[in-house]
Amino acid sequence: MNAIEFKLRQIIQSAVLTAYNLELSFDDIVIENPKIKEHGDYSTNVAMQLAKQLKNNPRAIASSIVTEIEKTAHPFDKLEIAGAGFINMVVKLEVLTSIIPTILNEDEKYGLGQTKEHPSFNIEYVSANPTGDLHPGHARGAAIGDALSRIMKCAGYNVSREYYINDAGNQINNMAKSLRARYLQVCGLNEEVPEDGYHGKDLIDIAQEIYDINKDAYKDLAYEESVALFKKLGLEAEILKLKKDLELFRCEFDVWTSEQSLYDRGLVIAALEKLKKLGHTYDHEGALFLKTTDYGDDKDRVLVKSDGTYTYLMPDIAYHLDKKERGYDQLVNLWGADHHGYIPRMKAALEALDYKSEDLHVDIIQMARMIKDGEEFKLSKRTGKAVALKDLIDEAGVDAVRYYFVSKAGDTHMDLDLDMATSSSSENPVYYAQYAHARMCSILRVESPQEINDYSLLTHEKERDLMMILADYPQWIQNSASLRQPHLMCLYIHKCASGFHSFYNECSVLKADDEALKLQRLALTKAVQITLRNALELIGVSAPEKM
RNA sequence: GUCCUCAUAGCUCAGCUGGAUAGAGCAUGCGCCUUCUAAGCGCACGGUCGGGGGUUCGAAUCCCUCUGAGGACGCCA
Repeated sequence: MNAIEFKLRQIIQSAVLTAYNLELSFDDIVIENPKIKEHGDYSTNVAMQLAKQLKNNPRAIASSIVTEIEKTAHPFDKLEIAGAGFINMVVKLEVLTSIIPTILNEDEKYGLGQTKEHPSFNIEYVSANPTGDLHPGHARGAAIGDALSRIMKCAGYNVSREYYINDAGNQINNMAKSLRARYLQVCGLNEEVPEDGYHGKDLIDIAQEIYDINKDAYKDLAYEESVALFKKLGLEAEILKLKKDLELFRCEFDVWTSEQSLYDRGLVIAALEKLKKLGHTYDHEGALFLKTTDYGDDKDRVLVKSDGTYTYLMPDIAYHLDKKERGYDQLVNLWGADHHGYIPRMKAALEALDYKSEDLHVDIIQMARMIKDGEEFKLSKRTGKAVALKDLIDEAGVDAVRYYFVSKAGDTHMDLDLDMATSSSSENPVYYAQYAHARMCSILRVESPQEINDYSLLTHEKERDLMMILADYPQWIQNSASLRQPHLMCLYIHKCASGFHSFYNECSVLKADDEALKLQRLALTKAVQITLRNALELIGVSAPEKM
């Protein structure tokens, strides 16, 4: 809660205590910003909540609470009982203006929450297979995951960002075979990409690069040797490309974990042995099953196939075990919707390994359906028709793409009109916020704010609105982080920008009626600029000083 | 068939722990630049919150059910 709401809760808490000898916890006191101006700056519904418990009607309770508050030295200009029993509050101006010096002092630190070392969070996101370009579906997860990480860090959480590289398994062999075919094609040989291989253009490019460097040196290798080589070359190229694309998209990771390294370090065998030892596995028709049904899954899952190889699940279990053993308390995974059926078995596996399934949070990122020319545009790395994230960035820019994806909750189905997203930029909502920031900067370029301690002239309705929004910023960060809903930050950004545009239109800063008012508005403008800039930073969108 | 996620304005989406008259953007219509950036502001138009029950002072929000959309149900990854 913000500083003002904190104070209001204290006041209400003590009033209820005096009036009814009842101790309310802070969490039970709801303070809201009414949508309607006449309902004051803040309102609370405590009286209605207490009605049942006190066996009295809400308005009577509200009246007693107001009477108690009025006996004290309170910060209100007006207290009013309305509707079914709301208490509406209009706070004194100095309560609102106190936020300005706070922001100017804290500057880039405004909004930072108290550091919470525990629990520690591991946020795993994107984790796209290194078999082709990132497509817009990944971009949605990338934008949301990165913004969530930034927001949680800012809110004070201990966060580590992680990418799981699936560099072992069949899909990689398919990639290797496909790349090999492409290379041989470049060498002028008549070689077909396997039916179930990857047909994307990106492999042609990589094959060409390999050819440019090595010419046809790898042309006559024996099949096995050749596939192994192209597996290595392909992985190097694909992972490098992934890292570059993600960097371009301003997504950072603290840890990259390779699936292959789990095997190399013996972690897969270790995880398997642990499951066996704890008695959660059994043999059936030559395969080894994990009894996930013991923990709520609808059927048991194969860990080791009858041919002796592992299923995808096995290294993934080892990976999650590894994350827990590296000391993270809470594991957050951002998975595509096509993996949601996978959640029960992963949670079951954690339980089987004596960890709590509640410590694994899988947030599903729904598919982003691409629309082009009014028709759905299917994305497939294999058909080669996919729009790459890089194409999207080239067309629309990182800021616009990130804002677009972060501004919508991850769990809703979403349509992205490629024509719209890549068309004339002024239609894009991100510019609304950036433009507000640029406007502030252009004022602040003309005249710098001075240190003042009197803000008593900021009485305009738009000024009050703006200060309320500014005071609310830390709370939005906390909500956004604890609910793991980064799109709330976009709502805040829009609110903040809108508040400023509106103020800008009605209140002249540099040409204010008198010098004192000008200085106060300059300070307010600086405070908004700081807040908006900080907020944009949290979703990885730039705050330009000129546009 | 079983399970998961969703369904809010013409379109794309918000709606924070249940609150007062459900909000933005785009689209449409009308105003506002001799004044700090008009990528803006103001006003208007537009919704049985998919249908039906229930819970309660009060439901878009919670529960049940039906319908519809997408997804998952492999000894693929």
